[in-house]
Amino acid sequence: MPTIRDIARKSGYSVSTVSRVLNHQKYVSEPAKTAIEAVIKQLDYVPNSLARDLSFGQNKNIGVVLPHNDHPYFNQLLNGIMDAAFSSGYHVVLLPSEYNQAVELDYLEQLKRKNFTALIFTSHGIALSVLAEYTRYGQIVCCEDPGTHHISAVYSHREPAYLAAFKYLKAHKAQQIGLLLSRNLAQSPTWIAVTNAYQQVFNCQPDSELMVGGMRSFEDGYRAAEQLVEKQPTLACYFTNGDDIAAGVRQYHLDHQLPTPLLIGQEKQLSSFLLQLPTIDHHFFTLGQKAFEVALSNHHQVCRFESEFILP
Amino acid sequence: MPTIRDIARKSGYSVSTVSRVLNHQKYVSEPAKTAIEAVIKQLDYVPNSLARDLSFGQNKNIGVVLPHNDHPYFNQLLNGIMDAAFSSGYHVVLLPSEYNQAVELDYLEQLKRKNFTALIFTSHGIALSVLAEYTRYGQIVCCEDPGTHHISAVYSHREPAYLAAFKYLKAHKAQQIGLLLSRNLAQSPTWIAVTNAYQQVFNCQPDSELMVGGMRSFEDGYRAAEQLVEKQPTLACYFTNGDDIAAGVRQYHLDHQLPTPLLIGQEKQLSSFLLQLPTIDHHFFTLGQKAFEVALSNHHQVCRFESEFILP
DNA sequence: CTGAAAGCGCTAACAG
DNA sequence: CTGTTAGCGCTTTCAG
Repeated sequence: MPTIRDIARKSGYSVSTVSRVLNHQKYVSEPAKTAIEAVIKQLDYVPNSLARDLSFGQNKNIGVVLPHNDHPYFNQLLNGIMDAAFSSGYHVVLLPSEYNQAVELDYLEQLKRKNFTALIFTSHGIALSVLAEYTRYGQIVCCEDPGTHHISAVYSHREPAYLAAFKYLKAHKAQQIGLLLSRNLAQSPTWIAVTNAYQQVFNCQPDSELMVGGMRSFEDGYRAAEQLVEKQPTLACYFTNGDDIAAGVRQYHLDHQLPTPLLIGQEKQLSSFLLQLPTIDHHFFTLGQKAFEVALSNHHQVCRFESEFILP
Repeated sequence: MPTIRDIARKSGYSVSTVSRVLNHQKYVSEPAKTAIEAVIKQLDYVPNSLARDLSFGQNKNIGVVLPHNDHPYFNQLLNGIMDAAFSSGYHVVLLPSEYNQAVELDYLEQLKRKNFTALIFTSHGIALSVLAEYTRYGQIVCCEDPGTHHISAVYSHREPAYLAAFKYLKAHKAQQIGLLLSRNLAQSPTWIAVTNAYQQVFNCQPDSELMVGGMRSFEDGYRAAEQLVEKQPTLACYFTNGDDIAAGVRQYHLDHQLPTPLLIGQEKQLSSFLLQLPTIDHHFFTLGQKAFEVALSNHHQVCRFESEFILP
């Protein structure tokens, strides 16, 4: 592989002049430029990114930590991030975590080693206070309300949409509501927001017997319905964390000659459109794009988007 | 940020000795090691990856080119790659292509610039001969039969499973078969393999009126069924490129009071299990793991796996 | 077991 | 407009 020095030597110019034409800088004479470009082409030269990155002090990678990739939340967020990254010539490095704190800490250490320019946590097992400590080594963005922690964040404000959804269910005379949610941690922000909204609308805590966590797909929804109907044969209403999950529930009811239940999806996937379900749009794609933008900026900032309850 | 020099100075040892303890090499006295580690801890030092990579001549990133990420083929393959990469301390860089040849060429150029150690093409728009030219700059792995091209490959041999599937349909007295496939290019290897198998079993070309490409999801299947049934109201059998797609077709039939059609899925997703559909397992996760392994190896190799037709 | 010194390939003052 | 030179921070011979 030829180096910039080879180009300099062979073209009769210095490395700095070569560097200038490489980076399309001003102050290069036409003849110099022409001669150097000819040699570059002739020697099939391309600059070495590793050297460039070292010299510049950072590379063009941004790490995206995500627990897994089979829920639309992560997919849509990731797509938004990739879209923005692609436009800016940055690379997205996928960092799987499974919510493992040791793994997440290791990613933070890698940020410190300058393996990435910035880190986006789509979700996390580790404490926000730990993330905050590492912001000195590079921009860190999380995708939830950071509260009092000094961390940049891009997230959607869900409560109002949840409230609207439960009001809708109440207006439709829902008696018992199956709650199909994401993480199994009762402490997750989503879980809390949902139960709060439920509380406000129905003036009571949701029945924990009717709550199921860990929902990711059509199949999960199918199984959860099976499980809940066994406990509560008259169950006819579900609040779910994804349109596909809702579709799975519906399928279970269809397959077992039960009346189609009242359903609410989330993520505004195509299935809610096809099946004419109410859904909640958290704008994850947009969120992802914004998260990337914040990741590249140097100052602390918090952006909140509003979730939307959408009728079919 | 302290550098290795700071550690050397403060500990009273030389940079090379510090480097040795950093890399757990032999030939370091106990006292030296202890003293140096103390200073490292005290100064909160971590080595800079950019410098390390330049010195070593390569980084620990492998690029994965994929057209999009909403088909299980790519998801499962990617999961396999990530699983293997994670175990070896490598990073996976996501490279979206949309089958755009200019974009793919740019990724190859980035390989040349040493932005990645290796490149895996899960699919590609660019010619295999072009990929072959770039193998001189780093390992390149493709996920299909490379034919006579000198490119490492990891792929599944699909024809026998396709044959078995069509024989199954024939045995079940299928008259007309809707063919729901992936890419719209009639030239794609999959498309060719499917029509070949069809040809062998039925002694005729599949009806192009009943072929639809670009299938990625449940919804796509739903829509395709709608479209095909319009053309051919008696259509009662579908060969699909994914279990979810098959599930979508089934849903359409259910929603329109049509008898449940004879279906064949692919990818062995959970939906085929739940809906008791025959499916084809191409072992994509395993393929992904192997593709990564080959990407790290230095010699040319081609690994073929066998797809399996699976009855419910 | 330890250290000096020469790179890795590029960028960016700074002096002409 | 062009060239010299000093880094960026680490690894790795090669002598001690």
